[in-house]
Amino acid sequence: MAATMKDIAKKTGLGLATISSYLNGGNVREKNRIKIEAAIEELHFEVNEVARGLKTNRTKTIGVILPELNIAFCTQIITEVEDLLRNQGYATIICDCRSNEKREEEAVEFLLHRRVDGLIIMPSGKHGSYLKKFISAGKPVVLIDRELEEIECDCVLVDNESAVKDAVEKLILAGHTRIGIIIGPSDIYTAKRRYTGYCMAMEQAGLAVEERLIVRGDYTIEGGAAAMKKLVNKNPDMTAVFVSNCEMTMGAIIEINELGIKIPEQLSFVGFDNLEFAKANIPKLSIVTQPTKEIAGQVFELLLERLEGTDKQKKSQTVKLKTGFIEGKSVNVSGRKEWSSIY
Amino acid sequence: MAATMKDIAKKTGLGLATISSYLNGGNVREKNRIKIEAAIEELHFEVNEVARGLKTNRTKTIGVILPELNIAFCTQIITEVEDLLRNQGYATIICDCRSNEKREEEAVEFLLHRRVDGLIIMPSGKHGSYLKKFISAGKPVVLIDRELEEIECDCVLVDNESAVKDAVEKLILAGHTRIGIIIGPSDIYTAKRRYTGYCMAMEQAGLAVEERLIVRGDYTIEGGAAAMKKLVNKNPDMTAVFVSNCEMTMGAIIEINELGIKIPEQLSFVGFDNLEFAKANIPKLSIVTQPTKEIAGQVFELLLERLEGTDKQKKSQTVKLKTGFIEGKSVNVSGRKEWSSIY
DNA sequence: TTGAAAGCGCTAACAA
DNA sequence: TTGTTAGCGCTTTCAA
Repeated sequence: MAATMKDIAKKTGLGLATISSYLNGGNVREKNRIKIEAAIEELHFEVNEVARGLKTNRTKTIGVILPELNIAFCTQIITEVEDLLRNQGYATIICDCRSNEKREEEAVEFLLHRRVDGLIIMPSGKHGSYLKKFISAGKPVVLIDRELEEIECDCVLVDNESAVKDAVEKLILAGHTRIGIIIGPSDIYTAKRRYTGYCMAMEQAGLAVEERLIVRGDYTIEGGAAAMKKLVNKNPDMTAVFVSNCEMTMGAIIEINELGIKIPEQLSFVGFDNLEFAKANIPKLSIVTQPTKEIAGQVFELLLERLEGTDKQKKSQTVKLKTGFIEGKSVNVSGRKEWSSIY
Repeated sequence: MAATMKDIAKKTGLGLATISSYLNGGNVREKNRIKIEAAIEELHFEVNEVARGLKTNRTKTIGVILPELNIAFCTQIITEVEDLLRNQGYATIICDCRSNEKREEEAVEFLLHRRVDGLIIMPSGKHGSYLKKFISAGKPVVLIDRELEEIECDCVLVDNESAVKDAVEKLILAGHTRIGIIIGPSDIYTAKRRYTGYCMAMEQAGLAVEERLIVRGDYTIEGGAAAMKKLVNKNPDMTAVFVSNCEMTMGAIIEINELGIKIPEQLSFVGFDNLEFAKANIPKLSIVTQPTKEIAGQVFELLLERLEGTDKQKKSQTVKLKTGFIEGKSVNVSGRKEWSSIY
């Protein structure tokens, strides 16, 4: 059985309050400090955070709810947030919901029972009604990568419209006019914004947004491959394509290879957020990148401010970060060449 | 403030023990059950797992210590284990140690304070002395992917020797004799075993294990690229290469592309455990695969048995799983062609 | 600065 | 089956 504060008190002949004070950085007489330290050493005493949590009503634990732990975007952010939090003494309980809304709701419930002090969530569903219980308990919630209409809380996003708009503009500048896009499910926040970005770029360039050039995937590798296939079948005259998420970028490339289409000679390509893969591919892919480390830093800061900051009534904020762009060799700069003419 | 059992007791006029019994699946008179359920509903009561944990001395929480959360092998296992554990009511606290032994030790300490019921760890360091505290507290520890000499606990591994031996044999059967290998750091368990597998295959085929054909990387993408460069520089006559982990496989491919070497015409290639990437590459890569889902299942079962099983004194076991192999197009079947003759 | 004592929300032993 | 009660290990008044 592990030693308790009581044991330390007995050993040193001091009271519990003194031990507690010592453990929490209070003032203790020098000679008592020495006695306490000796006793702690001797008895291998370790604070019981569970008991402390019960008493203080703060578990120093943060719940993290993710759609998929397997998605690089998620792990990159979480690995960083976890590190920052642990440095502050917070543990993170991660729940992977397999992009399933019901599981997400269960996870919230699960974490509520555990009395986590706060929640970081990248929601799968469109409404977040089950988060209300959390918020009304006065516990901070930080949303990553999506906004939720009914929920009033802090939020860290990237500027999805601009990201896609800029990327598509690069294709337009390279002379492309028939630019396909593989976008995500219509009910997902990021997919909507990215789609908007595409439309903005096309319209500003005086190009029509044609239905046939738009195919939806489900943000998975397989979905990206299937969408690419559809896109190619429907558009023999397409000269460029933009893929709007990391997994689908990979899937699209697999399919392009399968079909024997040459990048960039037959098709110019811009992908999303899969840096290592983009570098490893032949040719290197041009991609939009997301500032995962910065996102993590912002999430951490917003959360910590709510957890330990002074101004508890602070209005909730939304932080919007800029994306990056890595130039590869997957965009044909002339771009005038018709795919069908090579085909 | 959240409702407590006391509130339910007051509301229903019942005693605490009755409520507790109800909550823990004990027998309660039908009409009391109804009263309790009504009260729970009305007061939005939720069990406080923290208090329960303090009382029962079981937190229903498992600590997970990983070298890198960003490594696909780790996330694939963890996402699965987390799911299985949560279904049993266990939360998982994940600690990413950035492959740093000191951080790993800190994580053990951190989790000890949190009174986790058990530990799943993929150790970075070679000795695990800091795990002893855990084990002597009577808490189960399950090791993934490595054995630790001084530590007596359950362990789930893959058969690294055979995995590599079989892969290298395929290269030998294809006619290759000068086969390079990129292996991991000499102090890492898996690297040692994989190296042994390479040596076994070569020796059994009557081929000399030449120092110049062996380069060490650090299990990272960059390390894989650097190692590949060295290997090529030192061995203009090498016709095939085996890369012994997932990240280095990617790095090696990046470097091979950089150098303009053609797979499989100039160099046959077998990589490790990066299925999606292997499929996306041109040509598709032949790779050794690891049964991550099975590993996760075994880890879960071993842990649960210790946690809730009857035979507490059960001797610790080591489970060794078989790896797979996916045939790609990256091995030149003739193999007799000398690289230098094309070069 | 220190000690005594109450109590966080729950479980479990015992009694009824 | 149910109620009473002690106590898990800690923090936090309040007094000294």
